[in-house]
Amino acid sequence: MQTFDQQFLALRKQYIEAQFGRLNPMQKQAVFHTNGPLLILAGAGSGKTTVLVNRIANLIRFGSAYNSTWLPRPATADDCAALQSALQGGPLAPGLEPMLRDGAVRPWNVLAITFTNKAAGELKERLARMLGETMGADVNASTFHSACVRILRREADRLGYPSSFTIYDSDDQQRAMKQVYKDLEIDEKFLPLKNCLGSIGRLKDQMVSPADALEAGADSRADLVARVYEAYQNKLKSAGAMDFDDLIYNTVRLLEEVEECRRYYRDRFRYILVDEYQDTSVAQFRLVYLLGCAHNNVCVVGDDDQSIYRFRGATIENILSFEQHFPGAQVIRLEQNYRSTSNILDAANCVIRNNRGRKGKTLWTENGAGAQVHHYEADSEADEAQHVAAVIGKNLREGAALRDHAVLYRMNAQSGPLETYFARSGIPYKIIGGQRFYDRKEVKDMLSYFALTANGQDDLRLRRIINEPARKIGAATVDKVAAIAAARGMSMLDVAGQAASFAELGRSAQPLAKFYGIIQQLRDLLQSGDLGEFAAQALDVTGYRAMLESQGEEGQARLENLGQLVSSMRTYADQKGEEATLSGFLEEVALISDIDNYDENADRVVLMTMHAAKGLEFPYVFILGLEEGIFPSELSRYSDEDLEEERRLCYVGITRAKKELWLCSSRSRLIFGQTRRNCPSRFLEEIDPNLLDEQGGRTPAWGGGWGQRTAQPSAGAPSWGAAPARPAPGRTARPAAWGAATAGRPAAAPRAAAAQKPAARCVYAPGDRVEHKVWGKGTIRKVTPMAGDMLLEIQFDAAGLRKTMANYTPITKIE
DNA sequence: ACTAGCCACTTTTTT
DNA sequence: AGTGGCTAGT
Repeated sequence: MQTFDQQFLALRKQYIEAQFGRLNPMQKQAVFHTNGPLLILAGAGSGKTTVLVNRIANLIRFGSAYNSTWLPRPATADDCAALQSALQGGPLAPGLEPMLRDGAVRPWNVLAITFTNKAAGELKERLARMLGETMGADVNASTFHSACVRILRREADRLGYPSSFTIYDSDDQQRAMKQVYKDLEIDEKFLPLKNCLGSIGRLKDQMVSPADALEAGADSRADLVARVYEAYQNKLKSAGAMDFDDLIYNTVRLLEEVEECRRYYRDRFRYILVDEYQDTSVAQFRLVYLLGCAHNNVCVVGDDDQSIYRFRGATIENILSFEQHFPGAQVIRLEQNYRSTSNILDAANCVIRNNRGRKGKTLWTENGAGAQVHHYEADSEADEAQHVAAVIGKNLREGAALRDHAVLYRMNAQSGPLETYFARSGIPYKIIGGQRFYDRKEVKDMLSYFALTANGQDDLRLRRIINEPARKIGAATVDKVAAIAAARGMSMLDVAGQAASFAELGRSAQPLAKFYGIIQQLRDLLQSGDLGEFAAQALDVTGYRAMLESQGEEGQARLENLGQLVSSMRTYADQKGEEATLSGFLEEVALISDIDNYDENADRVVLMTMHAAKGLEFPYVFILGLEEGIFPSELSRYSDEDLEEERRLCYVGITRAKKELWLCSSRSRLIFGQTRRNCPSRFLEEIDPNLLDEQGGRTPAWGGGWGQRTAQPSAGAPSWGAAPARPAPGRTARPAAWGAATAGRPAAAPRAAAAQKPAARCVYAPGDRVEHKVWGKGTIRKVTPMAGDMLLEIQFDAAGLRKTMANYTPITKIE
């Protein structure tokens, strides 16, 4: 009888292991670790998401059975035979399930914190696939901010907030701060507003209250900031609003101060997992600790080399001292990289090893060496963009998909030239970041109406829209209303509601009452109709539609944006069904970031900052602007700490690439309205030259330089030419179709002149029918040879007449 | 109260 | 370079 137990246990182990695919020994350890604190140091591309998902799935399905010898009852020969057959691919007998578990965890007792909403969604999706729809849905997976909002909505009254509190974004923060500056008579020149908001944010990240800050006040600036902090906080409180930092700060305070809550949520979240732990703040650590220190089942995953959010309060300390905070923590390192070629990985290692104070780890891979890392030195930002477009065009013709390409840069402002060239070449692209849809003025105005409908205390949102569209309520009137509200402890909306009873409002009372009537009407609409209907009606009730309709073309465009807002409200209402609330929608809007909407299945080139690219991977990656003053950024150049953060950012950027990586720098760059000449980035110099394939006119010793491109009519297609190309030392022959973008290279020019015959597949003639990825089918009208390329004028059936360069355009000939 | 025109400022990175 | 906020004029 004992013998069957032994046999069954061995089979059970095999069976459980088989459920999680191929794992290396370290990954296996992490997945089957169940109780107690765990720190996973996971290098880039080491399969940590898979580990995370599998670890949760194992907890829920098998508990600690993998490492345990416990059985609910003695095993029989039949049990062994049944499990054996399941192992060989047969179905699992239902009676066996209990025999495979030891203390399985219920899904709703698991809290998984990810960095983006998108990552949370993907985690749940993968869990649903492994465990079944309901089980997957029951796991709590969200960002810190979303998790906190959910808690705060339930418990808001304990902190003196309405449960429909408004979430302020950075624009709202600035407006609120402007008011505070006015009240306290502070000059913005004396204490820059954004600067001050930043300082207050850092204080909140460290759980410093206004009172603490007032007490600490190290110098006169800190003292002033503390006073502003206090006033700002009061302003938000009376508006029933929280900013992003408050969401975390207030949740921590709630758990610290209210024992009942602490007990409830500790019991609720018995297993906690935190991804991207290197980017957590002190406040976020406190939250994890408050929830996790009792049951001690805290698993964090991070990589100190990928810490890139120190600027917004993240401390690398959290990772470095995890073992002190959670005694007995097991530490597992995942150092095998499954993502990149060894050339790419080596380049990343070259860069990051220049940082001091690392936990220290070396990524390695069994993937092949792959192509060299390309470095292209451009003449200008336009040349850089053109080169990117040309390489993408070439890759497309060789069968790559648009979505395989990502273009990464340091600042959003760098996307401009790329847009120009991509649009010109008809390369479909998607920009992540920059101005969000919900940040557009008209959208924010409409959202302010919604917020005021949900939360009448929100004076800030009221100020924004009380005279938008114009209602003859001027600044003077608004100030009077604010004064009355302050004196009587009322909200501005309520003052407007009783405007007639305040003599000092005089003739303004009427428009004020009318405004109040509009909000009343919105409230009624909200009560009676569904959310989608409410949103649609709101456009009319507020007079916003009428205003835009009178504004011609631009108003029309804005109206379309509002149409989009209405339809996103409809979508939300349909998705949530009964649970849909206005506050819920507003919250989603406030917390959703651009990257959350990124759809990797849409076939487009994606453009974003390296920050936004964290956690993503692409076969082909371009990193632009590797110049001193751009990357590393001007502002980081004089502080070693900031420089190291830039270097980590570079490491993150490089390790996004799977197959090929292009690093670009430019000798001159037009940015912020100024042309600047920058040296190549130190990060480029740090990479072993043997790993690099140099392109672009690095040393224009002869014949190089500007104007070359147009001066060499058939500079393209050199390697099709008669002369077998002998690559210049330190360079690799570049593929033919890169055409004009690389024509300025000294080595290319003489050979190019000899090369004449373009490849047959590239010949287009007027009358040819072609198909374009975006513009659809069309007929070629005119062909003008140009710099080894051809300028095509194509009459598209649907998209009209377009001019485009043949080599940069995703077109194919059709019959 | 509204409009036009001017000036200043922005730009690191984001939930 | 472009945008947004502010002032002065109507």
